[in-house]
Amino acid sequence: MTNAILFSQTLRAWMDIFMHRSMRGWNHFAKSTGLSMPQFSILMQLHHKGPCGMSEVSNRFDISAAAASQLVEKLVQAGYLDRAEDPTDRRAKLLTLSAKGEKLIQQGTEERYRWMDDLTSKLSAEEQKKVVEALNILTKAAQTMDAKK
Amino acid sequence: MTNAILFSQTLRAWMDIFMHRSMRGWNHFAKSTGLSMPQFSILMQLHHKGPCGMSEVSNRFDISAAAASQLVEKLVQAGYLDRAEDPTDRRAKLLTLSAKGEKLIQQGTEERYRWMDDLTSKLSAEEQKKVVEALNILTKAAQTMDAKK
DNA sequence: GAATATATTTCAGCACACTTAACTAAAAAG
DNA sequence: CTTTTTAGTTAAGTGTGCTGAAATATATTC
Repeated sequence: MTNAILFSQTLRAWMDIFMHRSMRGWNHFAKSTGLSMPQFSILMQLHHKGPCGMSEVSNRFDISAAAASQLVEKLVQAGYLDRAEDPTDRRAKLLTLSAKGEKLIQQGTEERYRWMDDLTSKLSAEEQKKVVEALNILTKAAQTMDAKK
Repeated sequence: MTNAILFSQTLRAWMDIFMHRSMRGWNHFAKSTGLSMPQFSILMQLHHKGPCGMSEVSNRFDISAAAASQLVEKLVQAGYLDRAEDPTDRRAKLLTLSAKGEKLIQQGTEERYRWMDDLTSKLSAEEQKKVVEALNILTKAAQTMDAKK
């Protein structure tokens, strides 16, 4: 019982810190690129889940098809996104990150990663090893969880 | 060398998944409460760093004092924030989360936590132990890092 | 093949975040 | 005590995200 509570507290403490950090980081980064957060989020989402159609964008962000279309239009104009016709359904579009878009996200990740890197560089070798192991466990669990849906 | 690369990959993989998840989660939650993301972020920030003045809000979010004032005004109107006069400087205001605001953030954290809880509940006891240990290491490191600034 | 459904775009209009500029009031500096 | 700096508010105007409605083009259904 005490273990479960400890576990829960640990999780919360870490999530609190980490989320706050990373959200502020992304916000700042998006602003520095001249993109709005909604625009940036679409790039992030495409990076994370791979190419998709318009309707999927509007679904995932809970916005109307019109809104999705307009946001994507701007990203295409800016050269971050490629919008091609879906060969299997000529009504639908296929959205993919362009090289420029991919680069942007990677750069953002890089900066965010640096904070974690700073953080972990101060740990002992043994601590680092433990952290790696734990994060691997979590990552795998998250992936299998996502895969099931 | 291989170790460092492995470490870096592990960190990235986890951050990628975790950030995507939590950002989408907060976005969705904020929307469900009727608050905009900028408004919500201010509440988050107050929760995370404690009470502060107007100028600090505008600094932390890189927005003008006017913008901060307007956002805070809405949050005060909605009852999420208390805005009192700073007793030591009558020009300044002291912003604190109200009970309602605190509750909101906690509720959001709760929902976000549930995902991690689902994730970790599938781990073995031994894995859970490792995860707790590692997250404790990271949390402490982050706290001492923040404290130094 | 005609009727209906689906994927997307375009347009008009509203809401909101944000900025600059002008203003009030209190503190600090001289 | 006057001047200047600092903290915050208010107002007018801009840009953007968003929605609903109308339009287009392709796919499905009967």
